[in-house]
Amino acid sequence: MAAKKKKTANGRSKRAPQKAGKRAQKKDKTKKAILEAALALFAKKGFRRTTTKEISKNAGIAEGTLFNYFGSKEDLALYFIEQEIAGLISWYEDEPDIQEFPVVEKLFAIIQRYLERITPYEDFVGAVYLRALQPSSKLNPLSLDGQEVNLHYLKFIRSILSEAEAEGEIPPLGDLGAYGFGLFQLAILTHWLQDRSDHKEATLALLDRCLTVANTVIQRGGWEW
Amino acid sequence: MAAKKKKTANGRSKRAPQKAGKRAQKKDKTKKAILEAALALFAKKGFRRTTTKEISKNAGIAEGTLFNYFGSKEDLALYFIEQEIAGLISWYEDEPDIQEFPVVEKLFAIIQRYLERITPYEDFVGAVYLRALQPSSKLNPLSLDGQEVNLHYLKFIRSILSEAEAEGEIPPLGDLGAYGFGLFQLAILTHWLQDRSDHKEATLALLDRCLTVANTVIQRGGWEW
DNA sequence: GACAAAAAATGAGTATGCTCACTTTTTGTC
DNA sequence: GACAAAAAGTGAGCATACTCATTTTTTGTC
Repeated sequence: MAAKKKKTANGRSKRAPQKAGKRAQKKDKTKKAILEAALALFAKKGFRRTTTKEISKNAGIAEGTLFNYFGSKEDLALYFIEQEIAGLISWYEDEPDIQEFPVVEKLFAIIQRYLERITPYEDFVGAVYLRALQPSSKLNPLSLDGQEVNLHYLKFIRSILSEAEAEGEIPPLGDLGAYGFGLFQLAILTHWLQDRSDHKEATLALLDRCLTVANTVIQRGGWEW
Repeated sequence: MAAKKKKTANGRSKRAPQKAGKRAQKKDKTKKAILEAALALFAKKGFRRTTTKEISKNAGIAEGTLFNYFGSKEDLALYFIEQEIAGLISWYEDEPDIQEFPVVEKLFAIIQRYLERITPYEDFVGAVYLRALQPSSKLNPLSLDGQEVNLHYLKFIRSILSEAEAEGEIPPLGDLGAYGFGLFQLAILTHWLQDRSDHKEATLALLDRCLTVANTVIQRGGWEW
């Protein structure tokens, strides 16, 4: 066998200001075009009434190409949500104030922030996110061994809880903590989607009420509303 | 205008043992045929891999007819679940022992019974029931003004809670009680669907643990596991 | 630059849930 | 029984998410 070379010095250098190969560049561009077209159409017509054909057309690509980038129309929509989940973590980490809150407040702030951020996507959260509950889904909040984003998020929540446990703020909950949080968040999300009040006031009120209860239970060990 | 008559005595009586008109009879038969064919196929091949064409064929009707009876393939699957919910209520009402349980035990028994009953449908519960979370769905457990079955179920839960409130077993929760129960049941269902342990032991264990917690919180006003 | 292998794009084709204009059956009335 | 209106049934056809064999583009090597 001949020895393998990685790259021939630098070939022809006809174009100056390019780093990453033409391939990767184009791929990036295409992906962005798809996402842009999709978001615009989803916003304008809603998830269901937007066809993949239309997205492709607006993105300037063939119908088939879309599926080279996203496994399905739902995956495409899910992408935006994944982005927000990743963003949620960074937000928390960059927010110095919130780190000083008691655990319960921390967790509620996270949920609130999450709801705020996904507001623009409400239409397809309703249509798509709940699919996440299916055992096979990438985004299922209960499958610890699931997909990257979700796993990452769960670890994030668990770390917050662990810290609180370590400081004696809450009793040791083990895995059940992050687990329970996931379910609670899901419940709230469901309520939120359902919520037809102005600015989702009803959900915010519910969150507030839950926070009071949580605090009461934890701090006073009581059960009075 | 001529006076309206309801029925001409009894027309020709060629066939003896028939009561309800031929129409209603046939309709019933067709519906049953569809449900039977659908259930058999869902069980054999799963919800997704069963086509409406196949169901129609096995039921001995035209493809279009199926949609005269059920609005969609999902509605068809949902029908079985609706049946079980209705059955759940009758079961409770006919079970004298359970009526004497403390509220918490009552509620947990209901959930457990529900899980048992829907076991044969697990495949399409996973595929379909969660769709129920969408605001537009008939089965959404949060839409109080929703569909018959669901509304009926919620009232049922609320009546159990009201009774307990009246007897001072639990603090007054108002609407939030049934609401919270709905969400809890949902959470458990999600876990159940996810659960790959033998006989869903993990979910049963979780239920048990939750029961303990609920009892502790209510009875002792404490927060120790 | 020629060449081949790898990557990406393509769009005609497929599968399937569902619609709808039309046909057939049933019913009530004379 | 004849008739019309209502109900139920029918299946060709539609829309659309997705596949895949083929073509085009890019890359690395000589």
